[in-house]
Amino acid sequence: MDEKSHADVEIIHPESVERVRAEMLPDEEYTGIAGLFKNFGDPTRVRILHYLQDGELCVSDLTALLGITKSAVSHQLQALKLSKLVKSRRDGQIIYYSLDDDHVRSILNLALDHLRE
Amino acid sequence: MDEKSHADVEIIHPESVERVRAEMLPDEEYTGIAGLFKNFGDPTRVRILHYLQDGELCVSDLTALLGITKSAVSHQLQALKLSKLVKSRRDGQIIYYSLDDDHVRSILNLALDHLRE
DNA sequence: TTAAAAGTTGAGCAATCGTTCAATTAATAA
DNA sequence: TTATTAATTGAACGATTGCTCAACTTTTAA
Repeated sequence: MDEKSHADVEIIHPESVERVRAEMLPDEEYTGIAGLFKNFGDPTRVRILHYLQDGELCVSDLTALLGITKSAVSHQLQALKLSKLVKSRRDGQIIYYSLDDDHVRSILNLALDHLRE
Repeated sequence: MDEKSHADVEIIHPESVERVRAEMLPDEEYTGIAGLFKNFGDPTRVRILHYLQDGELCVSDLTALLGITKSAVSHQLQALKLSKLVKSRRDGQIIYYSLDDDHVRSILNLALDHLRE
């Protein structure tokens, strides 16, 4: 008549479960990692990050390259900015975006390795 | 009276746009990269991949560790398997899952670097 | 055989996502 | 001033996602 927490889970290998529990990261790290990678989980954002690899671009030029509305580009740029993957600077009416993280290149390259193997 | 392709895009720096066009990857690479990272874009899947770092685990043990239904765990495992990030082997009634990609560790570590900086 | 346990599968649902459209802000030029 | 251009913002939409539930398959054991 035991009350189970929320599922009918029988642990099969208690040592394995213990071992994993001991190595677990705090909750925020898992959500943080997922939050970071959400940015890389959409082709438009991957394109933006890749296009920015050789230098800054303004929103209009990105829009021309991506073939979606300027509004859509701007929304994606805000998302990337929030995750500190890109930064912006204004010069008059024009706003230039560039990469704000050294890891972006390495992350994209690991992905290409995986895909090409 | 020009007809524009699908948006009112004026290119501002033609050299930049040309430069990026020359370096562009094929379409499938962008969608491939995004498809790979979708897997890392959810906390449950990140947990699974992290829990598997020190060895294989069966579905029931993963379920106990994750605190969601066995069905949910199984669905996520199928997704990870489809992307060749995990593999499975059966031993009797029990199915053991383990990492199937050397890059998983490196990818998770890059993420932690980014988050902790 | 029958029953139980481990895992998978598909339908369904709420929540999130990526986009467009319309309105708005900010900077420049007439 | 007024008009124009670059970019941002918020609402609304259809599509996708992650979960649960219920039904099913496969293996083992009674």
